[in-house]
Amino acid sequence: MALEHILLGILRKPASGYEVKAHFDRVFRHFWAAELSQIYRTLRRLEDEGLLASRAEASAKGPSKRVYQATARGRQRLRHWLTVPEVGDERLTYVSQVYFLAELRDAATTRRFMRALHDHFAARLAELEAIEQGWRQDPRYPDALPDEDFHPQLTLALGLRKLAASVAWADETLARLAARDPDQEADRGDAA
Amino acid sequence: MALEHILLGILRKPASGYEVKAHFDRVFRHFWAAELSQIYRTLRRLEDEGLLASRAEASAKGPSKRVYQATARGRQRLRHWLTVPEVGDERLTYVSQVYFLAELRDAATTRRFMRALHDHFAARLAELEAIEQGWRQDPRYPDALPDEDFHPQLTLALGLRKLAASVAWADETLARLAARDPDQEADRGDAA
DNA sequence: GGGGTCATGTAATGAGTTACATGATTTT
DNA sequence: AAAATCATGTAACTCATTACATGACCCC
Repeated sequence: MALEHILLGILRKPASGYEVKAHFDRVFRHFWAAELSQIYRTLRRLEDEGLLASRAEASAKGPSKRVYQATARGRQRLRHWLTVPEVGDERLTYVSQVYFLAELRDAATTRRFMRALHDHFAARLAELEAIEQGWRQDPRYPDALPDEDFHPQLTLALGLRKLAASVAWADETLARLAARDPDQEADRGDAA
Repeated sequence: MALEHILLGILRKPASGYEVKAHFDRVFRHFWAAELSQIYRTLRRLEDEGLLASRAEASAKGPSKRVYQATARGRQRLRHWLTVPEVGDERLTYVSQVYFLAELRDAATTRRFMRALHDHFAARLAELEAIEQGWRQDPRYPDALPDEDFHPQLTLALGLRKLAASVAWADETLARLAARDPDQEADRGDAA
């Protein structure tokens, strides 16, 4: 169960459920997603199990909030989870789609599909490159960073490599499709 | 809902639930996983919805089986699903682990973690390369393949690229970790 | 007769999403 | 006065896993 451990990781520093959700949307989004409703439920369960502690706290704006933080046992649990990598099966819907794409028997739609995939990967790659640009302001980037920043940087490096691979694959695939179907009508928006 | 559509894709040709499961374990495993119990349930639901039809059939060995096949509406549903790529959020547990790995404050365990990741990616890459070796026997490989094989080959090509990227990242990361922690005790099994 | 594989399912549980409900405070 | 943001939650549902239950047929 990854969500539970990610929460323990985030809550090494105190935060409310709402703030945790913002954290997900900002950084974890790139490799994990979570809805508020589930965050709240998991937070409470973790507190029941003694892995988190909470206190009510006034908010700068809006209603008062419940601020959670990992307990000693919570941090111990986190460290234990970090000892052996969890690489369960990925579930990539779009790969299944590509697998069956011949069923369309329609070169134009196939091409549109692949172009949409390409653009999606390229946009995500651009996002990560922008994040990297920000990090580069730090003269210690990347190998003189302190551990707390170095490890997150590793996840960025992996994302950059994998997305670059995906973009390259999509480019190559579009070229291969064009070679297989020479009399394509281009459909680049600028009409036939 | 990808499982439902993958089932419709597989069942362009008739097969029993058990045979579908074998298909998953052989080819879909690389980008989608499914348990037998869920396959059976989904199969029945799809039949209730008129997207699959089934008939009982004697088996060569073992008890009689229920053989499913996509109906015209089922194939129509499949084709519709193929028109726009579904790229939901990935959930990669190990990336979250890498993100928090500094929490261990233990260079040896961190190194072991990264080496295990490396070996996992390398093993999966080797699997895909073996599959590719088999395909290469076909003189039409890769660009003269008929559409039904060309599209599956595209998924193989993507897997190869992404796994190569992951292996390269793990290699680089191990080197960077070594550079950060010069007096490591190597722990390669051959003692200190 | 025991183990493997073929074959189909049910029940309980867990993980995650979507929809709904409520309300304060701040900005426009 | 309305919209955005801050803030917490419940309920219903869907998707998936794990454990269990059953039984035929084949080979050793």
